[in-house]
Amino acid sequence: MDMTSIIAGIPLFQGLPSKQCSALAGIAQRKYYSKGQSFFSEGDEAAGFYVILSGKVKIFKLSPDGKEQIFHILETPEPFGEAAVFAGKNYPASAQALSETPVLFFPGREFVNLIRRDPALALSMLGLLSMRLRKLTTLVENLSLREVPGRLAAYLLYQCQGNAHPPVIELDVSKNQMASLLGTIPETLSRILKRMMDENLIKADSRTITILDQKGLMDLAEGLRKLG
Amino acid sequence: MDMTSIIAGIPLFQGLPSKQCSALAGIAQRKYYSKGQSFFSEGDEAAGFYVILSGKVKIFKLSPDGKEQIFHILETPEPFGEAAVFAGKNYPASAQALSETPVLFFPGREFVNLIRRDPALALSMLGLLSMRLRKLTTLVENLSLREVPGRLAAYLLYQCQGNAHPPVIELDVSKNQMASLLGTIPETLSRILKRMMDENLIKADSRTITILDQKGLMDLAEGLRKLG
DNA sequence: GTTGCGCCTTGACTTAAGTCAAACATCAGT
DNA sequence: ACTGATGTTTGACTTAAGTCAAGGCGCAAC
Repeated sequence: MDMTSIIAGIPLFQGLPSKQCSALAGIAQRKYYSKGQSFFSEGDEAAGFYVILSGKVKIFKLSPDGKEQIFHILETPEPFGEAAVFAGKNYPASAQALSETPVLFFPGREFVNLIRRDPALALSMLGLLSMRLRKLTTLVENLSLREVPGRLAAYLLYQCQGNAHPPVIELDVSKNQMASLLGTIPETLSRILKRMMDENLIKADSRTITILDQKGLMDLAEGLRKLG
Repeated sequence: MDMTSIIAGIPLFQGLPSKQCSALAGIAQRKYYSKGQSFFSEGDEAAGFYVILSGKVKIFKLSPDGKEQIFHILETPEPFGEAAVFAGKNYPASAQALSETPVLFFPGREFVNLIRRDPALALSMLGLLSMRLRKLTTLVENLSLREVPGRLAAYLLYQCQGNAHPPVIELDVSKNQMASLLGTIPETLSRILKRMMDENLIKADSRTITILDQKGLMDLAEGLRKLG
């Protein structure tokens, strides 16, 4: 598939005239990252941003003593690293491939030049950044205003949107990663999953979680209920 | 002072041709909020955004059981509520005046129309959202990867940038608000301030904090050191 | 002044969640 | 099938920080 068609298929660039898509194709570079490989690290100078063509990427920070907080786990066809392009400067967090991950790379300077000529593109980016802000806001809310069982309940309900009946979640990440995404550690996650099973809120085997009591999880997320 | 000059003086709109400033003046509305008054609450439909002309505003969320997390405390001439304008939808958090606060209000729909015609304005907004994202990222980092003494140390150092010698911080918010901004409660904040004083890291009276040992605070913020 | 109301501090106690350590499961590569 | 590396669970323990309750401080209003 040629570059222009790929770009036209990315939601972020939806609705752009094909002339703009060609212009984007002109600056985009295909790159391949393998599992575990780093796109950039916190503090690196921001050269541009990426769009995932396939695979999974985590955005995270490490504390000095090694604890990891994952901010997002992103999949096809989501972009990442955009914010740093407009704030100038450097990346505020690190990005690493969780699998084989082909991406498109857009150099910041050239991309900004394109935006200068195309307000529709600018509005797409504004929408994207706003969504990111919203997601981060709920992450802060989770970390600060909910305890771990509440966070987990909210996470499970969120993952479930769509797969209505039966509400089954295929874990696409390891429980280690999931713990880090929830701002906790694997041991705690494991214990809380067990407590949820004890109370018949969920059923879990190694790779899937089934929601048995949606209402119960919602109450937990809202802090109206506590685990025994 | 007339509307156009006010707008030309807002950093967010810096560098815009005066024609654009007039256009902005055409859609802006002056409004006045008194201490404690709410601009909007989490979940309200997003009608537009605000720019503070004077005074202070807090952006925050409440948990079901009443705990507050402050996201930002904003002052002249910072904007707020912008993200919701571009994501459509509703405000993800609440905003309330901490003092007498005259503002400019920009209706979302009209503002987006202006952006469509002026990429420079779009780039300003992109820069602004990116900065916000960056700030929220460090908030997450603080909540998740640092304990309260570390957060407080980082906060004090941050507040101090500029007032080089002597490094004195005038508290512009109550310690209650400060606790909520740090993701903790007044009792804990009070205790930790005391421990910092015991170790001669800071000197604090009711309304000011003086940094005595900058290096020590940095070590604390980096997790290299613990309070006794 | 004195009353009252937020704000701030202090102490005793509780609790959620992290640490450490061990055992076990799972999976890929040899 | 064995090996080693990761991922997962469990138990016993520690600890940071929250809760509850009481008392003091400071400021504004009467």
